[in-house]
Amino acid sequence: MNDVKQTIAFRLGTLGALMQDRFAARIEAYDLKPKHVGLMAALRGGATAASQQDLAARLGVAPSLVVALADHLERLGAVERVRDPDDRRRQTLTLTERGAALLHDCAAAAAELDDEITASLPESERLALRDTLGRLAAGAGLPH
Amino acid sequence: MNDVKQTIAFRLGTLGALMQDRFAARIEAYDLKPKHVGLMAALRGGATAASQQDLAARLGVAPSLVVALADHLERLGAVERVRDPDDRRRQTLTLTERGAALLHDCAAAAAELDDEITASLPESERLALRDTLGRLAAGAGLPH
DNA sequence: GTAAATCATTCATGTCCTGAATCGATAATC
DNA sequence: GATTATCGATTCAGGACATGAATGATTTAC
Repeated sequence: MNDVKQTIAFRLGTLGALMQDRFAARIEAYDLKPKHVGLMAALRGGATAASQQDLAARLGVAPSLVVALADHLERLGAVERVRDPDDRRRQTLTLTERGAALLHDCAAAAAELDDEITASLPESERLALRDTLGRLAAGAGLPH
Repeated sequence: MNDVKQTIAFRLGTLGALMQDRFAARIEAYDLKPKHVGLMAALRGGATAASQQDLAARLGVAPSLVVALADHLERLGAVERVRDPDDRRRQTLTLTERGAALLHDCAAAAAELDDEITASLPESERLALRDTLGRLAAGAGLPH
């Protein structure tokens, strides 16, 4: 390999940044950023009501950032904070109806983006890509 | 599609961020950031000596950022700034020997990262991924 | 030859994220 | 059982990164 631009790492990096930007533009109208969506998705994924600390670990961000994200989502009525009665230090976050609806819209936006970016790809290649990326995410310990 | 986390866009976003971070960690010893490498790669790619304005457009960043990146690379002796004699407003950036060597090392680091992240993938899938990502980058008008 | 446009540069600003300090709640130790 | 240490959430100040507007030098258009 004598060209950085041809490595998977480099391509993932640049394409990833591009996707983040484009996705951010699409969800801007909902007053959401990609990280907010990531948090909501993590909430739905984990059936067990999650503490903010857990969420921070799952998303790979500082706990203080989860506070800010949750504040915003709470203001939007997308999540609810409830003190865990068993351990009143913990705040358990749960997705509200409104949050689920928002998440659904964001998923639709992401799917549209998928169609747009992969328009020139044959369906088989598109599916293979999705699958491979999923496997990489799983291998890297990312939420999947 | 009812789960954001299963979209290509979302997976590219999170994996892309991860790759950026990991790549950044690997090239830190060279006193370089991913954007510096991107700039050097763009320099080698375009055979024609590029103005900073061109570079900014190619990389999709503000011209003022190219100034900062070039400043740093110049300090490292990786690039040279030469006033274009035909149009003395332009600074043409060229990669030095030292820059080429640095770029080579960064490419090696990226290749190692590729091996690491795709270790669990069969070779065929790995190649397919690289190819598909390349096609996506090309389609999105990114440097490739 | 004067005015408008262009390129590089500087600078102030905004955004995003982290790490340290704080506060309330729980666990551990004696 | 009281004191001490630890833990989770929160606030806050600060750092890193990127942008856009203002400036200065040069070129182009009229």
